[in-house]
Amino acid sequence: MSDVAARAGVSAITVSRALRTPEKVTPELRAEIARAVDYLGYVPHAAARALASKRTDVIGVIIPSITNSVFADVMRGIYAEVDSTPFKIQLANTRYSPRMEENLLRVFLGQNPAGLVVTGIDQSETARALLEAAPCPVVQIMEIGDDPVDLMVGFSHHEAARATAEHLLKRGYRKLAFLGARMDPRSQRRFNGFREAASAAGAFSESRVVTSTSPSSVTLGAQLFAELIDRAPDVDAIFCNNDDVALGAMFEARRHNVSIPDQMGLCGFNDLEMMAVAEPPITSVRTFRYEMGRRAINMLVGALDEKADRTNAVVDLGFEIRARQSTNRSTIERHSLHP
Amino acid sequence: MSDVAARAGVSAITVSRALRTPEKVTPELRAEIARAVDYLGYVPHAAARALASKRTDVIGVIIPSITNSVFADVMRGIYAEVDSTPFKIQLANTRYSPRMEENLLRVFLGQNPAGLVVTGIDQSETARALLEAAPCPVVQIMEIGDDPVDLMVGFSHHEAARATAEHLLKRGYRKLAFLGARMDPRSQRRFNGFREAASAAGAFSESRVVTSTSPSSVTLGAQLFAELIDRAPDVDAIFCNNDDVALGAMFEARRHNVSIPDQMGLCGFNDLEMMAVAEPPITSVRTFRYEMGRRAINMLVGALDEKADRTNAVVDLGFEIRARQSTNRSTIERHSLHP
DNA sequence: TTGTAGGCGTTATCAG
DNA sequence: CTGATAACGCCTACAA
Repeated sequence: MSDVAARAGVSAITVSRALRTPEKVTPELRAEIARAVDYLGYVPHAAARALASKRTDVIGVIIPSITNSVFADVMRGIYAEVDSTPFKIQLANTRYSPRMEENLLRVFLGQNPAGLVVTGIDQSETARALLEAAPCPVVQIMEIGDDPVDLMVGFSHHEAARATAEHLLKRGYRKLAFLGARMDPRSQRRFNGFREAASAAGAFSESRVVTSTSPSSVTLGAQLFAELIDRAPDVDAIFCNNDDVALGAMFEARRHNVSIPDQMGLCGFNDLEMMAVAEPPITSVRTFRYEMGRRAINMLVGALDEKADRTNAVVDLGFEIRARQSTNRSTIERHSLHP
Repeated sequence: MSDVAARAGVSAITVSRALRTPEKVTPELRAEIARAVDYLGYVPHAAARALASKRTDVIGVIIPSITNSVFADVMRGIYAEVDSTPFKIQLANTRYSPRMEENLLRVFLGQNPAGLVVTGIDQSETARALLEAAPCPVVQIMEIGDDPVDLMVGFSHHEAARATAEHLLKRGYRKLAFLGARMDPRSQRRFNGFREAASAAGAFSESRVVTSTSPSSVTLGAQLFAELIDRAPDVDAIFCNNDDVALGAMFEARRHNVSIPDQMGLCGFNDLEMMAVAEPPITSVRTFRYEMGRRAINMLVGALDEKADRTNAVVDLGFEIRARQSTNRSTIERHSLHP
C-alpha cells in the first residue's frame, strides 16, 4: 500500500480511504490512486485489514448437511449473490447436531464475521443466545417463524404440506400416506401440516405414516414404499417428504405393479428438476431454494449498509404446488381397475 | 493471549509456542497454559496470526460448478477431511471458464493460502504458470495426467469410458451411441475413450453421437434421447456421459415404448445412488468422488508437514463398472421381441 | 527451554 | 480533505 501511496504522491492512509470510502477523497486523487493500484497490481491484505479494523469479509454459513441437494441449491444462490460483493463464504455443516451448531457458532463469532447465515429456527437455547448477542447481522433461512433473531427468509413448511394434502384430497384421494426421511424439525412441521389437513378430511391414519432417521435418498424411498404397501395396503396416495423419496417410491411402485396415478397418487417435495420429466411426471411442491440463498446474502449485505431500514426483516418466499400426472387420477379407470 | 500468559505466569511467546509447537514447551508449562486458555476461553486471532506469520489456514478450492452433484460429493469429502485439521475451505467456481480460473487463482494466491485444490488438468498457460510458481502445495483433482503441477488425485476418464464401451460390446450390443451434456474437457476425454473402443469393434457412428453444451440434467437426457432415436433409429445401446442424462433417457425411452435392456442397452456415468434402485436398475461407472475430496486434502496436509516424502504425488483412484439390468440383454427375448 | 524486541499491512484517532 | 501516529494480536529472529 505504501508503494501505491508513493506512486500516487499521497500517504498510505489516503490510499486506504480511496479504497474504502471513496467519497471522502477528491476525485483527482482517487483517479491517481486507482492508476497506481492498477499499475502495481496492488491487492489489499485481508488479514491486515481484519486486524486493524476488527472487521472481516467473511460471512459464515451454517447448514445441516452439504450432501443434501436442497442445500446445494441454496448454496448456489449464496455463492452467486456473494460474487458481486467483497465478501467470502465460510461454510460449515452441523450434521443435524445442535451441539455442533453451538460450537461452530462460537468458532465463527471468534472470527468477527461480517454476517452469519444459519438454518432454520430450532437453535438450542445457547445458540440462540449467541446469535442474539452477535455483533453482526444474522439471517435465518429455509423457514419462517414468529420470532426471528434478526433477518429471516424462507417459507412455511406447515402450510406447504397442508396445501399439498389438500391437493391430494381435491384430486379424489382418500387414504393418504406420508413417507418421510430424516425427520428434522422442518420435516416434522411438514408432517404436522399434512396430518392437520388429512385428519380434517378423515383421510389420515397413523398406519400410513412411514418414516426413517436415515438421510433422504432414492433407495430409502423405495424401501419406505415397500414397507408402506406391506403395512397398509389400503393406501391410495402418498405424500413424500422429499423428491428423492418420491422417485424411489415410484420405482418401487412399478416393481409392485402399482400404477401411478390411477391406483396410487404420488407427490414429492422441493420440485427437483427431474420431477417434471419423470415417467409419469411427478407432482411436487416447488420451493425457491436458489432465491433463498440469494436473498439471504442480499439482506445481510443490505443490513451491513448502515442506512438500512430494517423493513422486511422476515421474507416469505412461499411455495407452489406443481400438479402433474402422478396425482391426476382418471376417475373412470379407477373404478374399473380397483373396485 | 497476554491474559493467558499472565494467568499462566509465562510470556506471550510461550503461549504461542505451546499452541503451535507444543513439543518445544515443557509439559508442565503446557498444562498450565492449557488451563489458562480453557479458563479464559481464549480463541487465537486468525487474522493476527496470518499477518505476523505470512501463513493462513485457508485452503482454496476451485471447481467449475457448485450445482453439479459430482462436485457436491467431492466437496463433501473435502469438508469431511478438513474437519480434523485446523484449515478452512475457501470455495470458488469458475463456471467452466478458464479466464475465471486465472482470476480466482490470482485472488487466492494474493491471500497466501496454505494450499490449493484445482479441478482437472486443462488450466490455461497463465494459470498453469501461476500454479507452478505457487508457494504452497497444489492438488489437481478429478483426473490424472502425465504432467502434474504438484499433487494429483483422480482417475482416467479415457480408460473408464473405453472400458464401458467394451462392456456394452461384451453384452452383445453393436450399434453404440453416445449422449453427452456439457462437453467439458473430461467429458471430451470420455468421448474419445468411448469412440476408440467402439470404432475398434466397428460399433461407432457419428450419427449416433448427440451432445449439448447445456449443463447435465435429467431433462436434457430425455431431449437427447428423443433426438437420437429420431436421427438414428438403428441404435441398440447408449452410453450416457452422466447419470442424470441416463435417467432422462430411461424416462424418455419408456415414453417411446423402447424397452430397456432388450431393445436398448443403457448405461450412465458416476454411479449416483439412484442408479441401483431405478427400474430397471441402470448400469453405471462408479467413481470415487468422496474419496477424491478426502484424499486431496489429505495429500495437501501431508505435503504441508515438511518431512513429507513426495512419493505418490499422483494417485489413481480408478473406477468400477457396475453392471446392472439396463445392459443385461436377454438374447432369447430379444430375438422374439424385436426381430 | 524461555524471553525480548520489533514488525507484519492496515485502519482509528486526532491534528492540521 | 489529508496526514502523522499509534495501535490491532501474533510471530520471527535473536538473545539469554
